[in-house]
Amino acid sequence: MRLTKRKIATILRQHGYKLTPQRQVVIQAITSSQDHLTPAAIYEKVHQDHPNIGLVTIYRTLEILAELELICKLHAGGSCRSYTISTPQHHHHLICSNCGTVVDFTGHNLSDLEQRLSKESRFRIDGHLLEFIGLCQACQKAP
Amino acid sequence: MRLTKRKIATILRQHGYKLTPQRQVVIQAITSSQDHLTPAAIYEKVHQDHPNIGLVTIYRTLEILAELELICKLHAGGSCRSYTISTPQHHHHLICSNCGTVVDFTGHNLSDLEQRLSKESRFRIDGHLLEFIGLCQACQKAP
DNA sequence: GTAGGTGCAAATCGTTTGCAGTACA
DNA sequence: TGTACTGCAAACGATTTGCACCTAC
Repeated sequence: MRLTKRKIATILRQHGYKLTPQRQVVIQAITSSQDHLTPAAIYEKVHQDHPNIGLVTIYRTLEILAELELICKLHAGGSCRSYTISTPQHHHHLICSNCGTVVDFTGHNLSDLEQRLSKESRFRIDGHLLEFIGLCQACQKAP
Repeated sequence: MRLTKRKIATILRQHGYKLTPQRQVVIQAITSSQDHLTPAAIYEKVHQDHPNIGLVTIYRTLEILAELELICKLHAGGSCRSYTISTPQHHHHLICSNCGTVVDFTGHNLSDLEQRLSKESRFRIDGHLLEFIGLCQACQKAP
């Protein structure tokens, strides 16, 4: 289950950030989308209904949301600066290369591999980046 | 075993690209480094001995090398546009977050997971991105 | 009331492109 | 010799910063 608008608002406040209308609009734009969104895409989405919100605000809001891990940055789908709403637990992403839809998945445990790698390479492994890319069901059917 | 300077030169020629001194220098810079290098880092490295090589040439050379899959693009270590020399077979990377050293690893098979995911999500999965990040042995010892 | 947030414009950074001259095959 | 390559400068797009004003708490 993904984070809701309301939960994000609470977490923001808990960390001392103010809940301005602009931030609410940006959060709404992200939570209501299945896609991964670039700052420019969010700006466009938001700009229709709220023409006075600046691109700068989008950037600053995204920075905060990313810092609080409320959104995740994606790499595999074109832009290296696109975001999707996060889920509370550790997860990975499956991205449609055509429409940009992002599906979360969990349950795959990389710790066996991490241990093996750690032993062989003598690295202390701190994290990983795992994304799958493909075509979603709808886009497979489309011509 | 990583690609050598000589092999890269051969492959370049096989694909109809000319082997200019500038390209040789760029290739030398990449093959002689354990790190993942950004275009700017390569430029600096190269610029010391060859002050007349422009940054533009670096970009254009990197584009060709990436197209021929002689170098790999990395994401997990800061810049999303850093490259490391490739290995002939399919592999993944383990990156030191401190010094940037890149270690290749192979043998981990993601196809089980891919099949499971494909079944559950009804995606047709075309590829993946897997990188580990941590500290190499030398950097663990350093203060 | 005040610290933090916003919006504008300008600065900055990384990357790409046009073009005239140069050099590899 | 001809085509591809290079280097410069300029253009470009994305992101950041300075600053004056504004607003959520």
